[in-house]
Amino acid sequence: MTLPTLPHNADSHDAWQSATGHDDAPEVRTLAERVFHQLQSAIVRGELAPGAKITEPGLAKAYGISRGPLREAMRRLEAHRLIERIPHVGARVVKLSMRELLELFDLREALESMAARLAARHMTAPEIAGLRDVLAVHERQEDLQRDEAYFQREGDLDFHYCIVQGSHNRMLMTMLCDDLYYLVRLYRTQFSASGARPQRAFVEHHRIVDAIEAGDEELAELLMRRHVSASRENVAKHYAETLDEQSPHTRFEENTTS
Amino acid sequence: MTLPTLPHNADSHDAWQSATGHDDAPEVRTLAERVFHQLQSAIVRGELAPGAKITEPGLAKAYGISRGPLREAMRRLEAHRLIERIPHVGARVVKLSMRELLELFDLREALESMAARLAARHMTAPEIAGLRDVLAVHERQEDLQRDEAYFQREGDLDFHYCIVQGSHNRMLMTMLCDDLYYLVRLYRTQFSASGARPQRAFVEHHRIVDAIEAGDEELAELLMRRHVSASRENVAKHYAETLDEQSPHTRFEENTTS
DNA sequence: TTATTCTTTATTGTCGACAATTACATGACG
DNA sequence: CGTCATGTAATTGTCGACAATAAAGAATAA
Repeated sequence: MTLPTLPHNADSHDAWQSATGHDDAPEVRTLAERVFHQLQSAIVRGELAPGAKITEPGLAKAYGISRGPLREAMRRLEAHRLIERIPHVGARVVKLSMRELLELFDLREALESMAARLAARHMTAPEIAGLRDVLAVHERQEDLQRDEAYFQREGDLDFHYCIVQGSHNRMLMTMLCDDLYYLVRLYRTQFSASGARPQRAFVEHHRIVDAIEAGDEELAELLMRRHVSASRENVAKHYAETLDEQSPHTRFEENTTS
Repeated sequence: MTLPTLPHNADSHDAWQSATGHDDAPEVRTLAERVFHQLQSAIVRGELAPGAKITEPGLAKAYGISRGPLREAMRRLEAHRLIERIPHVGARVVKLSMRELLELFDLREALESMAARLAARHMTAPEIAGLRDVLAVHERQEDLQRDEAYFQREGDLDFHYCIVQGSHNRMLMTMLCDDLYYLVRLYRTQFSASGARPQRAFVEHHRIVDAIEAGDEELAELLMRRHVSASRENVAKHYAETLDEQSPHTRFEENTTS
C-alpha cells in the first residue's frame, strides 16, 4: 500500500464541505468536483502531508472512484498550485519554500491593498455592518480561547475574505479567494503557524474598516498594505533560521513526513 | 455537424506552437498538453469565436484524439479562464464583458506596478540590456509598418513580459504571464483592439526602463501604475458606447459570431 | 566491489464504451 | 392559441482495459 496519510474516513463525504466557514458550496454536481473539494480540504488541513507523493490508483481506490474523475480533480488542484505534476512521473503535494512564501506575501500586499481601495469605494452599508460583525465575533472568540490561535488565524482570513468580496471585482475575488488564500492556509499548517501578534492585527483590522467606512480609499489602501507587509515581516523574522532554501528544485523521491 | 469555426487545418499540428513569439515550449510531452496549447492559441487568436460553444466529441474528432485528453485540456483552459463550463451542460469560449475587461486592467495595475518595483530592485545588467533591445526592435518594427498595430500590441506585451520576468518573483510571473496576459490578448482580438496611442506608450516604456536601470523602485512602480492606468482609461473611453453590459450572466444558447 | 545493462514492475497516458443528465421536439390538453 | 407533458436525441460524466513511459531491481562484466 502506497497510500500516504489517508483522509481519516473515505466514505463520509458529508462532513467535509463547510469545515472552515468560508466555502463556495454549490458545485458538487459531479464526482470530480466533489473529489476536488475533498482533496483541497485534505491538503490545506495537512491531512495530505506537504511533499507527499500522490498516486492515481491509490487515491482512486481510497475515494472509491475511477481514475477519470480523479485525474480531472488533480488537474484542477495543479492549476490552483496545490499539487505539482511531472508528466509520466507523478504528482505530489506542494511544499512551500520560504522564498515562495515571501513571494506569496508580496502578491497579497499588491492585491489586497487594491482590494481595500476598491472596498472603500464600492462597499455598501450592510456589507460594512457584516464586516464589523465578523470582527466582533472574532474578538469574542479570542477572549474565550486566547491560546487556540488556529481558529483566530482562520478568522483573520475571514476578515480579508470580506474585504475582497467588498471590492466587487470578480476577477480579484477568484484570484485571491480561490487561489492564494488556499496557499496561505496551506502555509499555516505546513509551518504550523502559531500566529503571532493577534491583538496588533485586531487593531489594524479595525483601522482598516474605519477607513473603508469613511470612504477614504487612499488610507484604506495604505493601511492594508502596511498590515500585509507587517505580517510578511513577522513571518520572515520568525522563520529567519528556517531559511533552509531547500535546493531550488527539490528532488522527486519519496517523502512521507506526516 | 456542430463544429463552430474550426481551426483552419485540423491535422498540421506542427505549425501551431511558437506563433506569438513568447512561448514556454518545453511541455509537449503528452497529447493533453499539446491540445491545450493548440486550443489556447486558437482561442487567443480568435479562431475559436468568443462565446462559441465547445462540444467534446466535435473537438476530439477535429483534433484526432480521444475525449480523455481533450477533457483534461479543457479543464486547464477553464482554470485559465479561457473557457467557461457548466456541469452537464457544456463549455463555451469566454466572452469578456466591458466590466471584466476593466477589472482585468485593475489587476494589471496592481500586479505590474509591483512587478516594476521588484524589477528595479532585482533586475540584472544583462536583463536590462535585453529589455532595451526589445524596445529597439519594436521601435524599428513600428517604423516599418506603422499601421499594422497588431504586431505592435504583441510587442507591448513582450515589454511587460520582460518586466515581469525581471521581478524574479515566480508566482507573479506565472500569474501574469500564464493567466492574465492570455486574457489581454483575447481581449485584443475580441474587441479588435486597434491599439491607440503607440508613440505615447513608447516613451512611457522608455521612462520605465530608465527608472528600473536607475534602481529607483518608487519611480518605476509609479510610472508603471500610470502606464497601465492610462491604458485602461484609453480603453474605457474608446469603448464608452460599447458598454452594453450584456446581461450579467449571458444566456447559454448557441452563438456563432465568427 | 562497483558500474553498467537488461528485465521487471508499477504508474501514467490514452482509448472506446456505457450510464446519466440535459436540451429539444413533438404532441396532447386546457 | 398557449402551456404543459412526454419521448427522443445529443452531450456530458464515469468506468474499465490497453499501451507507453519511467523507475526500481537483478544479473553480468570489469
